[in-house]
Amino acid sequence: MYPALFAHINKFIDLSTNEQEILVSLLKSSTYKKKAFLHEAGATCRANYFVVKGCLRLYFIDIKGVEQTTQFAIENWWISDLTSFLFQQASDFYIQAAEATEVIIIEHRHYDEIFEKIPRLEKYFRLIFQKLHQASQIRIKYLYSQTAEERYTNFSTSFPAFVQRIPQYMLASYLGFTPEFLSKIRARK
Amino acid sequence: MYPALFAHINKFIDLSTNEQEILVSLLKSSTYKKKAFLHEAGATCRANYFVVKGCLRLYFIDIKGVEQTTQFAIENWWISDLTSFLFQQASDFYIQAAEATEVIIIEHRHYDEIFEKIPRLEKYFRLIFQKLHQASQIRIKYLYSQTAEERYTNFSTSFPAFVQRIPQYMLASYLGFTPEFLSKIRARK
DNA sequence: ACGATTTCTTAAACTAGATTAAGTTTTTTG
DNA sequence: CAAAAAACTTAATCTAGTTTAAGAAATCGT
Repeated sequence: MYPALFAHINKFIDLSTNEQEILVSLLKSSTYKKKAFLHEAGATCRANYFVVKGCLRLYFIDIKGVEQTTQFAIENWWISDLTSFLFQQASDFYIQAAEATEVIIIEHRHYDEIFEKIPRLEKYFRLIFQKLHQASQIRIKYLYSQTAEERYTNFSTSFPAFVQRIPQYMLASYLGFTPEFLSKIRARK
Repeated sequence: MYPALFAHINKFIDLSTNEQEILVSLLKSSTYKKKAFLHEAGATCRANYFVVKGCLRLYFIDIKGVEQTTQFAIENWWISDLTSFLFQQASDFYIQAAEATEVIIIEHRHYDEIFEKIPRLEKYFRLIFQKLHQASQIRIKYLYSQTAEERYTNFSTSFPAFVQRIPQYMLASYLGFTPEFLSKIRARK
């Protein structure tokens, strides 16, 4: 399981065998069944999660009681409720396995420690957060410039395999509209 | 001008005098009049900008010819079209001074170099991008859960001073609605 | 394999916010 | 400081997407 993370890290930086050993000692790994929760609203988000295999989603329940999916993480992506994780405060979000999922976990109590003991990881996470921020800029641009139908068509064309992996209601929410409207869009084709 | 950046950097990491000198040699500073462009759509985004004083905005022009403001940067924030900046490809965005603005500039040709010569900066930018990603998660949550009026009320309460600094049409766009609708919201009070 | 649960579809009624257009106020600039 | 430009307001009309509700199809658990 850890080899998947090291393969990813090694795309960006070089870690010595010793550094890899230190890192493993500060990580945990776990597997979750489909629909299992890694974190629930009301609790403090204890960890940052790396997806080895599978898919996680970050969502909250809005004032009307409807689930709003705001982020997915597939293989080789990190996910967390950062506000809750960084400041160790109560979260409004759930993190749930959208498929059976293998993850590697950095708990908050070790988060500063990995950077103290392995300063090279600063670059790795600088690049991770840089990519996440870049992805956010693109996503906001789509949300602000495209209709619901355009976002769906565009996303389906860009990520056809991913669209097959998740229920339509999660995708509709992520793209900013209702499942009923997604059915209507699909019926138009 | 550089002291403002060093004060900010020093909140997160310690730089030696020597490292500060190296960094200065790789940066530029500049001032822009209100409405001046730091970067225009069609061009490749050449730099990452740190706001010392003033306010920048990132926006694009949508298919209907309407400006869509997707991001602001005030004092002590960095801004760029990351996709264009990182991959040195043509940009769809403009970066414009919303007020007379003093900036510090890292050009792309020096971006890798600052990390090679001053590895400690990896931590600084890891923290910068971490904060930007955290801010994005909060913003998406508001966009997905609040009405236009709620977003305006909430933003005005959280950042009353900032709201006074920018034209309403920029704020309306940033919050995801039209200037006409913002007028209507304001008239309701 | 089959009942239970989850997911998807359809369609009619509805609404938050957009559009259009004209007029007013504020700010900028020579 | 006056004219021009930029920003804001108002109101009527319109529409993309929501809501509600009920049924159909797919998937899951045992």
